[in-house]
Amino acid sequence: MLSKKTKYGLKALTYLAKQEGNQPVQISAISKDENISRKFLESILLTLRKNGFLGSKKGKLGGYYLLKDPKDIKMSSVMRILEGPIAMVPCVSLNFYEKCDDCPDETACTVHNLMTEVRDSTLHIFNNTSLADLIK
Amino acid sequence: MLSKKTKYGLKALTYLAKQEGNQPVQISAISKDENISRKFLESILLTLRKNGFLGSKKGKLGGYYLLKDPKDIKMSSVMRILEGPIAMVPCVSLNFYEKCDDCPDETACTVHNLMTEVRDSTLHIFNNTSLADLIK
DNA sequence: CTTAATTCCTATTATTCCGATAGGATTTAA
DNA sequence: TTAAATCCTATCGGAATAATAGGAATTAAG
Repeated sequence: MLSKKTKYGLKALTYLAKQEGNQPVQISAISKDENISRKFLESILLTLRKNGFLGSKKGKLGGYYLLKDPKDIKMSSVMRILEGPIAMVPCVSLNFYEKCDDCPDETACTVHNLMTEVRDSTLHIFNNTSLADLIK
Repeated sequence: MLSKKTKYGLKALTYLAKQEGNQPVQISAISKDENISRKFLESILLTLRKNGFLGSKKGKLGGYYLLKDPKDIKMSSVMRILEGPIAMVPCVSLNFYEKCDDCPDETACTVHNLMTEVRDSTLHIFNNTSLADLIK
């Protein structure tokens, strides 16, 4: 299941990408238009900023804006920041790998092999979809 | 993330599919060989039985066995029983659909559209992989 | 007939994670 | 100087997950 954090984060990015120009947009505007809890959204935008997707302007008339061209924001990177691993099991994750406690031999594990296939196909989509593609 | 329930369930099905003949296999044997908590596995096998994948024999020398040919056990059906929806968001699920609270218009939702793509590709794999394919 | 070994069933507990909230510090435009 | 915004850290409640407990029912074998 996709967390609300990721879902809201994607909606916020979409919202910002649709803006004319690149003026700062206030949290409360996004929160209201997209029906997202204001405080929760605040924390999400903060992590997107800390990870280089967004810039912010403080104080009155402040807000958030995209730092990169939507064409250069790949879904795979957004997903990894907000959701964490793309793979369904840690032993299959490229960026968040963890060995399973059970399972002496990964290459012989049917679950591992099946989930590798799933990861590949999902990753293919996320690597080839940008924020710009979403708003087309 | 794949739940342990699903992971263990898949491992147990694999284990049973690898058996010679179709003699009942005891929970404790699977539990031991696959490093799965015995009681937890017990409840998983129970749901697999109640959903028509497994048969059981009670009493001494009892155990579980496959009811169908591994070729006829599709990953999509196993996943839906053990894990629930295959889609990452309920508004995209074919078998567990739920409308989002936010989001007035699904067809205009970028998250919805992206996740539909992901569901399609994942489902394609699960629909075209059987238990027999796993043990090849 | 008795015993041991097994599944069956329901309930309960422990733990973790998620979504949301709180409240004040800091910054800035007007 | 004030109002409006982001920044930051901490915390909380509830839901879901993983696991455990304990006994009832069933059956093979001696």
